[in-house]
Amino acid sequence: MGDSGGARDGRTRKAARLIDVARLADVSRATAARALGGYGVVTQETREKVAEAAKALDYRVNDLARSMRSGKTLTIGVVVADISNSFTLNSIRGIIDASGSAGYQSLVLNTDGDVRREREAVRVLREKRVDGLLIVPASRLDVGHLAGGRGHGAPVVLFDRFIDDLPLDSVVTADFEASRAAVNLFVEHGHRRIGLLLGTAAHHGHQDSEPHDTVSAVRERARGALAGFADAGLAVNPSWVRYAGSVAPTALAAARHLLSQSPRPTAILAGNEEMLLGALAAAEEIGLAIGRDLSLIGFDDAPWLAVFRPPLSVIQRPTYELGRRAVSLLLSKVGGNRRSESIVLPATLINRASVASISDH
Amino acid sequence: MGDSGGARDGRTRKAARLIDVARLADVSRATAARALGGYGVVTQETREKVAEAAKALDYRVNDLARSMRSGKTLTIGVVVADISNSFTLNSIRGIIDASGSAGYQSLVLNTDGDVRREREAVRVLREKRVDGLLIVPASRLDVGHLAGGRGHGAPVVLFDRFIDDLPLDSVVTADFEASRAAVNLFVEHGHRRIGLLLGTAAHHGHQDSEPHDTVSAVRERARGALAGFADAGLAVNPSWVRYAGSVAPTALAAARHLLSQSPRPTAILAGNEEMLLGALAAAEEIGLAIGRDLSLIGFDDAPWLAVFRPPLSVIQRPTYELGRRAVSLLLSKVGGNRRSESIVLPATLINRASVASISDH
DNA sequence: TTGGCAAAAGAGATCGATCTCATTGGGTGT
DNA sequence: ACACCCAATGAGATCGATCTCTTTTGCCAA
Repeated sequence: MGDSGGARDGRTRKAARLIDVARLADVSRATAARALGGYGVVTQETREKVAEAAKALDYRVNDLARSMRSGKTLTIGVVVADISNSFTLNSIRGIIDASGSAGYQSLVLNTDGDVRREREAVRVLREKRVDGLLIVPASRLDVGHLAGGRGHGAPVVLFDRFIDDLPLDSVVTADFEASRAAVNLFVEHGHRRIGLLLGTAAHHGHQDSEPHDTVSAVRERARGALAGFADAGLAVNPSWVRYAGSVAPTALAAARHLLSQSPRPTAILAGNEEMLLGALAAAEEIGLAIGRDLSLIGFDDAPWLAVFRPPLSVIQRPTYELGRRAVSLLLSKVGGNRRSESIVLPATLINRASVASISDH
Repeated sequence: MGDSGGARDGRTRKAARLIDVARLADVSRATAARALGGYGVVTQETREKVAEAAKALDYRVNDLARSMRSGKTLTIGVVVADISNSFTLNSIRGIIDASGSAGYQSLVLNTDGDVRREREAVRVLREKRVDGLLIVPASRLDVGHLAGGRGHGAPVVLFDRFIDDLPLDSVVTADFEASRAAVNLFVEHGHRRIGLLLGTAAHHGHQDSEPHDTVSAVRERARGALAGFADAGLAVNPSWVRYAGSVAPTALAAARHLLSQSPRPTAILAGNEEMLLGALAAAEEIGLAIGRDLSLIGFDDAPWLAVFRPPLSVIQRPTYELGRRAVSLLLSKVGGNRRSESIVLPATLINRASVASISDH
């Protein structure tokens, strides 16, 4: 009320600082900090006095100042190539939950698979002095920004994808084995013309050969499928293999291309959700019934698969758990653990009803 | 190499600070700052000398210190109730793009519709001194944390939901009108038994009356539907109205409940993606064909709808644009604009093939 | 009464970048 | 030759919380 116009009248002027609380409680900053921070020795009476003042001024610590002093931000940066697919989304849930219960905030940035944005994101996060970085790298080759420069010690853990020549810790799925198992399943059902629809960075078009810069997850899936072909003594037919940017129109175009071959594949392994959607759309266009005229296996389970008919067979990855493991590994490194580690979790092939048996071969 | 063990040998010890750059370039901190920051007056020669030193030491500014000094973090906080649905996801895209091109980072936190987590998220973001907050509030009643306390001036813009008694700016969809239009469409096709499946906070069960704490978006949709009933002179049948927590099992249970009424509704308006999935699953269980035995309209378009058969009619909200507008409004307030504003964007009813005509009534 | 000692509280430095306000220097005009 | 001015740079303060290192206070025993 009768505040005589000091700099901070506690009304709406400025946020209260520790020193304002100290003044109101008539103690020093050090004492106020002790009382609020619950360390050192403070009288019960003083503690209450300070608490009261803090409440009266609606005091909130300035985390910037605190981080500055402590050198820790209790924040990890998460850089993902694509937030919108089910895999990433669930993983992020795991990441947020795990980091949250360890007292860390997560700063999630999306790059849409663009290395430039990724570089920028990493720079910003390092400038914000995050304590650690979890990265789904967009590129296999352009990786200079991943390993922190001199002294930029914030540890890095790669998520879902590893980089061959970079000794960075990673948490990934056993994509090779999953892909191979899918092909094996097709083969067991009599398929010998098996198509591969592999999703790459969104800005790519579609083509039959592996793009120069393909991330490990996609490579592993391609290699796994090839291993599956080899298991069955099948030769690879390049016109049944398609790499496509992970965006609806491109996926559709690539799927159309696959299905317009003659002979056309009788089965398709779709490398991600977009590819699966593209394959479904293209199949429908030319009147192929899934699970009868065309067999299909996709990567990653999604909510809508529960209502899609026929029920689609998919490779289910332990998304949430991957996220948790990645955080746990990252935080152990934040804590000083120097041991390098690469975690690989297995995927599960869930065969529902989109793989048909072929009698004649 | 022959570094004589100073505190910072530039190898892997500590991140270089401005003062390290200044020392190496043999200038003062002030000059180094000027050279790097591109302000004030500096000789071309000095500028290069400093740039060289910065590069040699791999210098990165410490954003904490900078923000501390400037009082700005160039960061906005985004608190959403549920990242995983298509609506939020697309909106976040719009938010990130818009804020990014205005030079702001976005800090996205997810609350899963839990007010406690929301309060915590807002507290953390305020402590991190974000310049503004974009919030999808989880509750209509527990809102004390939304209006920043005294002096915590970071402006707040509500997203997708408004709070009746709180004079906060908001950016929302015309849910009332959209919902009414959907009901009108049902009515035009001869439907007189119209079910409502409204999604609420994830932790709720399902019930026929409006939960005490229902966010504006859901309320508006309910009211809009009721208005649609009134337009047609239809009475409300409470057993055709179901409020359900937005999580798969609950949505399914609620949908089952709706469809087990007798007489059962011939049309259902599903309040969000989960409700739509629940309705589809429940309809399939009892062998109702969508677009023939049961008509259906959902809220929000999603990628999988492109391949679902029959094509489902949905209310499409301008998700991306909503995000952009919200950021633009928020940043104008960050910039000092005091004018209060509420933006309402219209939704579009896309009628595909899930609304059947009923001949007899 | 006074020494001694522990409990409680205060003073001041620190984190790193930025910015205001000097200060230095070289040059020019008369 | 001297004053003056401007370009270029440096010194030091500032942002706010924390923490170490004093300093003060209070209490008890001798």
